[in-house]
Amino acid sequence: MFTITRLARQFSLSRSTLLYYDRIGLLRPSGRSRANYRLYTAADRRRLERICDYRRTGMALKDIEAILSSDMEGTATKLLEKQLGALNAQIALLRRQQQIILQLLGSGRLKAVGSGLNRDKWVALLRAAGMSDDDMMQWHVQFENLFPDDHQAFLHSLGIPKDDIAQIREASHNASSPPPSNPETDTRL
Amino acid sequence: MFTITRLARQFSLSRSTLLYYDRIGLLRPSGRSRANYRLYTAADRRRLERICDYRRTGMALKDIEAILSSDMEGTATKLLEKQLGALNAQIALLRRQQQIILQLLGSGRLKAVGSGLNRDKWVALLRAAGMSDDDMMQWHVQFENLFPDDHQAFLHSLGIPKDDIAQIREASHNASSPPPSNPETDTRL
DNA sequence: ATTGACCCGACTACAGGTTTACAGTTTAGG
DNA sequence: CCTAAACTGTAAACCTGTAGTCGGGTCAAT
Repeated sequence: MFTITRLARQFSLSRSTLLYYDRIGLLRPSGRSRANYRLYTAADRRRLERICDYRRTGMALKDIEAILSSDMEGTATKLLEKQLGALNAQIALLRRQQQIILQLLGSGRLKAVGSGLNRDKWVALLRAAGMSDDDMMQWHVQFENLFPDDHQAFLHSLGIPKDDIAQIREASHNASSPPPSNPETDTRL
Repeated sequence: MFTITRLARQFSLSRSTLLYYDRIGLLRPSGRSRANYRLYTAADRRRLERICDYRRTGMALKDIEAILSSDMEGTATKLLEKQLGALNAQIALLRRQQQIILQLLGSGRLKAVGSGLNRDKWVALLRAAGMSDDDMMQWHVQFENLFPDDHQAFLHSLGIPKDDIAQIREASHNASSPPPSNPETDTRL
């Protein structure tokens, strides 16, 4: 049994949002405490989880309710939900990358770019924008996948030696992150 | 020079939206006709293009204005914007896939799934949900990448012969995921 | 000069929240 | 036990971004 703020925090939502969901009947707490506090059960929590999954797709709340209230079962449904979640995860990843770009664009720190921007300064910039090492690797992977030529040119413009460039680009290929499955190395089949 | 509705249509926006952008100062037409009609120049159009690119990331309009009004130049900026656009396109692609899933989930047609669902019915289902042949290929690629085992099991459950399954999965691997592509379709968040 | 397709500004409505206001409740520390 | 902080409740106002409606003006072509 969770109180409203507790539950909200588990999903990084605000209390107000859950109040709202209660008001519109999308997620009603299964019980109330003696003092009339909302009490959410584990089942409620599960429902909220699905709500959030659907919400991430941009679906309207009333449509979500429609789907949820026509409680379907079946393999296909489960599969589709799984796929939906996976797509959500992938999108979230790309979104994070975008966030970083936006931070860079918004920070105004790019003014210094025309002048001597070298590898260290660039790394510092990305770090300041909240990038972890993993994020940076991801960045290179994306960059390499989307615009190999620009990637090359960019690395060169940072004054990074040829050999290092080749290495980074090589690594970017092997890591091929979000769509994994290099048939060579994929053991899952 | 474009009038307001003309320009709006080029970006699949409503006239109201551009009126709003004008009101808040995000996008002011560079001129007015004799009859006081708003007249947008090519430069205005370019600005709107950037606005839409940023908008697709979920950024608030005032933040977009902040970025746009600190008119930056430079290679890094251009590169970042390009990357941003590419991420937008990728996300749009994934979102289209999600839309299809949501349609399937919402159509209630899945109730029939427990019973005899075969290849033809499944294809008809997907087609009814607005999937083109390309979309279906993409679907297999995604499915194979994310859950190879489930993909196999699923194809098998449709009563598809072994050889055909192997072929589909093989194709899914070779196709990889599609590169840049055009940023045509999208909706808000 | 009428028709149809535009435009104007001003307004309303909507989703999906968020904020504010104010009162009652729980809980942790001293 | 007392008190302060941190919670809870309801209700209503507010916010952003967008779509739609209104009465009226404009314009090109027939």
